[in-house]
Amino acid sequence: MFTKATEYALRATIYIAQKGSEVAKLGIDEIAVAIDSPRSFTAKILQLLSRDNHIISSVRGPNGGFYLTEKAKSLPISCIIQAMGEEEMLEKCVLGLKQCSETQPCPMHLQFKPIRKQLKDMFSNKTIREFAAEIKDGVIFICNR
Amino acid sequence: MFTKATEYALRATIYIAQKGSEVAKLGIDEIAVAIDSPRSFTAKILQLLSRDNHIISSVRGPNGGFYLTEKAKSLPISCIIQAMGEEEMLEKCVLGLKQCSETQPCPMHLQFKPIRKQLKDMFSNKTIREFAAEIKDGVIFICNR
DNA sequence: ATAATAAAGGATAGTTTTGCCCTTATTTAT
DNA sequence: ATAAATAAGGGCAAAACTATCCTTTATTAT
Repeated sequence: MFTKATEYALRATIYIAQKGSEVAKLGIDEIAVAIDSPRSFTAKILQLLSRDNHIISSVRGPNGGFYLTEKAKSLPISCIIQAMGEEEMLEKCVLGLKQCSETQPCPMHLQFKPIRKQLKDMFSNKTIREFAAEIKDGVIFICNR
Repeated sequence: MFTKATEYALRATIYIAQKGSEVAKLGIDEIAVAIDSPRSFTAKILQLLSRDNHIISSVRGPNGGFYLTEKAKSLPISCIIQAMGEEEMLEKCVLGLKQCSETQPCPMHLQFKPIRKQLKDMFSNKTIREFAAEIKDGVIFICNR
């Protein structure tokens, strides 16, 4: 569904939103272990999400690390998908046809239409905070510890 | 959603099912132009679908080409996805977590569950014939000619 | 000030996917 | 039989994606 990079981006962001805060930032080592992702690759992704997209906040030096502001936690999950450059996934024709549209639909267009809508709703109506919160509610998990 | 290879596989198969027959086989050149795909790459894919998976039939030599038997047209679209090795797409955790399951769901698991079901239904309940047929019914298209 | 810590950034390597070319094998038509 | 047509198949190149390593910069604590 998503690339590895986007999967790591989603996992890392949700994990940081849940476990971190401005006064308890999380280091890249902890994050990578927790979400089971390659350390340096994940670092690059977090860099992108903080430098270019301001979804994640970061501070260097001792006691530095990553965290999300309360404002950032209110962003919809689709922001992360967008930041990773995969927003077209939610628009693209299932068969990859450029010309596919409402007026010139591919054979799967109609069938897929309601599914696409639900996908879009799921990603744009739910915030990072909401997905992070679910982890705390007992059963739901995201990490290794 | 799918890889390029699978997109081409789906487009080519649906196109062949619609335009070809045992007595009017389609050549790789026509197919590639019609579905707007790279010729040789598409040839490899058709080879895979015919040699290993018996979804497409092929004959060499003059008047040779590709076609689908009536039996093959009755196969569900999921057969093509499976043949291309992407069947896990319909099972995999959205966040790519190996441990994600009903009893240990990731934060997106519950939200995504009904969507996954609809995707699975769409691909396993509709046949190649049905998708090919829709093309003929006026509006719906798949090709460049 | 200095040293230690942790992210930022650059370079590069490995892997997979996508795409192309050329030769070979098979079938048909003459 | 021979030639022509057409898929099969091998090899390789380009691009994208994934991953690692090392150096630099910023921050904090002493």
